[in-house]
Amino acid sequence: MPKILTPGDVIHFRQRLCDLALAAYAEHGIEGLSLRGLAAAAGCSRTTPYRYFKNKADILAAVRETQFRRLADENQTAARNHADPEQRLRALAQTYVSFALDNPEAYRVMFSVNQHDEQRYPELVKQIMRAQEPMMTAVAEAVNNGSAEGDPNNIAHILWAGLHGVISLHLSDKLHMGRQVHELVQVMIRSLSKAVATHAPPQVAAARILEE
Amino acid sequence: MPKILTPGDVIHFRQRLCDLALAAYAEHGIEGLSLRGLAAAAGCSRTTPYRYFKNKADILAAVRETQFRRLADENQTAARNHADPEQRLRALAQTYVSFALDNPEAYRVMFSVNQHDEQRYPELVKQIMRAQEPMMTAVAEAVNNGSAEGDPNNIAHILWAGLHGVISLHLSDKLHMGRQVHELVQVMIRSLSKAVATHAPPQVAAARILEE
DNA sequence: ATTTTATATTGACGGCGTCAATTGACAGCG
DNA sequence: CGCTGTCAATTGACGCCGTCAATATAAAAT
Repeated sequence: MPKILTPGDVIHFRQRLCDLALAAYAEHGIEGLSLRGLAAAAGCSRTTPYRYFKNKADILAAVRETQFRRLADENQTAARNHADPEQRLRALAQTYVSFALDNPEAYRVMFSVNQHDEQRYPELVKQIMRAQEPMMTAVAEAVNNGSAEGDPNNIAHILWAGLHGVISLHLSDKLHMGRQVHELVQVMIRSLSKAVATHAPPQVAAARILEE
Repeated sequence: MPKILTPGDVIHFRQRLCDLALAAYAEHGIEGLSLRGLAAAAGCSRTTPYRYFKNKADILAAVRETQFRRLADENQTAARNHADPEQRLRALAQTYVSFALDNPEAYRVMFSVNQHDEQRYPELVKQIMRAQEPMMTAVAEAVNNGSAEGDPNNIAHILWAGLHGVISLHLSDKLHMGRQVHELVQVMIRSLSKAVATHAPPQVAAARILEE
């Protein structure tokens, strides 16, 4: 065993433990996620993780951070492919839904309602904000160019909440629709788009842009 | 100590334990909810609850059942006060939001994303359906009388998901808006109402009714 | 009064999170 | 090369936890 831990080693071990934690959570649920089992899966002793994390809550926070970073990356990539704010919003919505449905356990961990102040984990907060940012600016641009109207912050939150609501109900098994969730998601997207879109026909919207 | 437990005794003890469980959950979170602590709070021995519940998961299910029953009752009461489907829908939405924001811990327990098949608790499933029912029929009536259009099931789920999304994000501390949640909820309600409402002006809607 | 039976309690087991004390191995120095 | 200081990793221990088996207790039935 080496003596000095390079920063790379630390990051690597932390990441490895986060991955194992998510896998264990996916397999046995939150109750079946134990530090001891995690250590066993990592092939180290029970207390070794304590050199890399303060405690169990810290590990969970790191897992959430990891997954929010992944979501943020995917959102960023999706946003880059669409210059038009409206198209970008649709792409972002699609990305979000796919992320959630393709990684349900990750999504569960990210939004599990545990009242632990997550403000106490600044890096986690940063990644959460980073994940939101593409949607926020897309909405702001859509409002600016007249294709949507209302308070950008409210609109962005409404869109997010709409998607999250469907996904969350689905993941907590309240909807009883199998793959049909996708259909419901599309209905939600269409509904909120319609509600948020400018009332005036497109030409008028274009004219509004020229006015400024 | 009596020998024969009347059904009333059983129900009473079960209810008492559910209340204590919810209180403990509210105070110390899900991690701080222990069967032993619960028994201590109830003033009985550690294993006495096992005569009334199969195990810890059973108790949590009973707590959820209790709270869903409460919500169902409130929804039913609210629905009775409004004959007009649209007004009734608004009242139901308001009731739902108030229930969630006034009893955040209850709401958390009810929708915590734990993949334990809750299908295994038929009475819980029944109360969940009972809580949904007023909204479902109100939507169905609104569609029938022409003030809304679309698949009633989809519409009801969309409305529910919209409210749940805002509340859920708020309760998982992702929104960072204090009392302003209410404003966001109103925006959500207005948005979904607009999206779901019939496009044609009211007279036309009335005419449509007459056509049938 | 004695037996039966439903209820409550205690004992015990393995697993958990976590801290303190201990071991082990490498780095730098002579 | 061998010593020594230092950091990483392990083991030991403590008090919790959920749960089952065995036991005690007290009311009901006889």
